[in-house]
Amino acid sequence: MKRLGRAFFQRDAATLAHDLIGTVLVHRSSGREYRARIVEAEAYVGPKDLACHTSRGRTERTEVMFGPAGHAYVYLIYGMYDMFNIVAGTMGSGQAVLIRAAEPLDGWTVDLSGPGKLTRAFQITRKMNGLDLTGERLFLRHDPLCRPRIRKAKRIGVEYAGRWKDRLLRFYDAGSTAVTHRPDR
DNA sequence: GCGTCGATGGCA
DNA sequence: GCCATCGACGCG
Repeated sequence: MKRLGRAFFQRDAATLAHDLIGTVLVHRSSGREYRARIVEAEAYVGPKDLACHTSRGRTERTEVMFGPAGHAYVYLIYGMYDMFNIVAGTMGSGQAVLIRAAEPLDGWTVDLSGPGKLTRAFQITRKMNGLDLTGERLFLRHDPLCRPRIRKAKRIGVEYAGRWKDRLLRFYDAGSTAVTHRPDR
């Protein structure tokens, strides 16, 4: 399986979020390889998007979001959960994709149904903020055999974002039971 | 099977 | 004071 390279990430966040569904996230840690298929992701499309952290300007926290695509943006929420994002778009555009849910592979039995659960199981923490995802530690692979049935929905937990709260910027695989807050069913 | 609520800390 | 969350609890 081929790795996702820089060019894959250098596209607008909505396109990237869509195309990340069905790809495989890989974490190499202490000689082992932990893998899971991404089934849900949200796009945060830049400073104009009131749900996007970069809409409050360039700060120490959001600095990596304004940097090159394909790097990790990891931040703490509610004092206890790390959120894993992938920086998208062109340099300085301030976009990212939040990885919300995945299905474990290789008989790895964990619950990855939610952004906080996913980072906990993958041991993704703020220490990895800014990490290059085209490197050797944490990266993604194409799976040409995977044909997800991709649907769109509203993003979760962004009720404060004015007219941006209802935008269909969440993408998920309709065939997965790991997807959170499903609007259908 | 619901809805409600507390934990817990960084950020603006 | 809020927050891109989760899990425990109380219902009946």
